[in-house]
Amino acid sequence: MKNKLIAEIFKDIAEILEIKGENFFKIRAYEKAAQSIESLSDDIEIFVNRDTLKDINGIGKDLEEKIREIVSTGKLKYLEELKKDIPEGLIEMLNVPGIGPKTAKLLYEKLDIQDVVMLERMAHAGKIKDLPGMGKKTEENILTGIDLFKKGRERLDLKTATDVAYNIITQLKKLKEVKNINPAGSLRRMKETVRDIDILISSNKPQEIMDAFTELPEVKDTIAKGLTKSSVLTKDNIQVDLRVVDELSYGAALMYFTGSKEHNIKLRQLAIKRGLKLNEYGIFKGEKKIAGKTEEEMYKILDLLYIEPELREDKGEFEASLKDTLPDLIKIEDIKGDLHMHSTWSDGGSSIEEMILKSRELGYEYVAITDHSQGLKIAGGLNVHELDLKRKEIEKLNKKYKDIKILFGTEVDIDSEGNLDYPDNVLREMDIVVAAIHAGFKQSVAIITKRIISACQNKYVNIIAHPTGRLWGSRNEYDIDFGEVFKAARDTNTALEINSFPQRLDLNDINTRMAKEAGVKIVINTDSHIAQHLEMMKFGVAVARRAWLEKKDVLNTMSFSNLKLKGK
DNA sequence: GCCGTTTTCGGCCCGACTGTTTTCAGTCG
Repeated sequence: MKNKLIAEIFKDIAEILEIKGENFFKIRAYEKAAQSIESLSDDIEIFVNRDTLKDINGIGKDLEEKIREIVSTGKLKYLEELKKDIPEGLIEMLNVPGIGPKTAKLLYEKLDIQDVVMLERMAHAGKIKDLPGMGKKTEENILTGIDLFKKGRERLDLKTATDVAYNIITQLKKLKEVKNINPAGSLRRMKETVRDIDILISSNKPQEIMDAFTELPEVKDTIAKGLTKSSVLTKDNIQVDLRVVDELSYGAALMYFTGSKEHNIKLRQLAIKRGLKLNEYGIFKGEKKIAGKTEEEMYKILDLLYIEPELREDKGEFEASLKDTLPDLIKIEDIKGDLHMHSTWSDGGSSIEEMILKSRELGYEYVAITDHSQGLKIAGGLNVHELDLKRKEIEKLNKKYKDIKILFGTEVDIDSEGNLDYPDNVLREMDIVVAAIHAGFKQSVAIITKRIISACQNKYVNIIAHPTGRLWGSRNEYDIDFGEVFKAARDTNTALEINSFPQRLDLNDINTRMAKEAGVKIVINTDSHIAQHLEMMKFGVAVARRAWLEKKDVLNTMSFSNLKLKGK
């Protein structure tokens, strides 16, 4: 599967061409092609073999050749050549806020600055302010940008972003000048990580709002302040952008600031085709505004059905909207139970009863208590004797709480050879079996794939948990052959998990969508280790929505009587 | 570099804010 590699190569090319000052539209062509290939749900080699590369949006004669070269050799001569002209550090410099291709080029040509380290040194030495078009203020901004770059190289996880955004929204909501307020940007699209936080307000008193915003107690620095747009940096170095528009433009602005960029470009192209102009204030026919108050009317004028924010990535939502085949996305209320959680029996921090009380609060019909298995000593895995005691406790609780069904389960370890950590006669006695990999992450694709497939083939395994093992910020996902895993999961009626933990979100949106298309059943779990964690379910549901999942695609939207777990 | 129900050549999304400029380029989203 070389889709990702090709997309990365095209993106690198685009960045180098930017610095070289190449034709803007040529650069866009590479970016667009990268985006197209990234969002393909099939292996690019299928297109190569069928000779249908040109059917992919944004791929013409030239890029077709380049794709063929990458698929057969694993690299691209053109990129290798380009890299000779431009030091690698220069590309990294583009990630410093305030440094764009033109500035990077200028700094490289005039001062031979080749990376962020040199950039910082020159700025400190006061060498930059004397360059043409630069000045004292720019030099200071570059230094601030470098600080941001160093601290903020990582993106925020969805939970942190949600917490920060709603804290600010709650405070601003109290202002009487605020009419409407919403999160926008990638947070509203519920991307798994968010770089900065966008908030949109409608009001006819923007000055008061901007003043209040920049004076919030969380704010450390004001980066920009105007009447329609202000940006601040919080004490935790999180950038928050606030836009204020009048009420008649709120829908247009919400649409525009929600993005994605690719979705917006497509919207504007559709407007142009109809002889209209679309911007953040509305849709215009000549001088006359014909829509703008709500997103719904904006889409309607473009002959589109309303598109949910999570789908706005230009990954097929326009075509589906035109054909009326948009999915009826799963909602948090559809979730009837959580099938992966821990208790004090293994490495959890809450008792089974505490987990049950919280689950009842969330309105669940059933839950599964799936503590670790015996081999996972570090996580307090249960031996067979302890399993018996735990089962008795669950039986007791099932009698005490008649309104929720408590399943006796385990998260059984898949060892480095692909064997399960309990024998079949133990697994057979469980109400539900979740299997997962906890070690051997560095094995080859073939071996890890085989381990997962053999777990699927066990007739008592119902779910594969966190299938790619990534822990955002500390561990990359391990490579698996998704095609093979999906096939095995589908054929053995094994569900693949979306783990709702903000550091996991595994499967991610792209893999989940591929799994759905391959006919695999998905289950959304929290993997909670304390009762509070059960609330993370909304983040897993967000991944599912971004993956176009409907209620029927997800195992734990079924009522208990319809669960139909294999081996039971 | 791609693409075509105005076009196989000449287009390719749009506007706010900043800083260094006397009218605008660069960056960002």
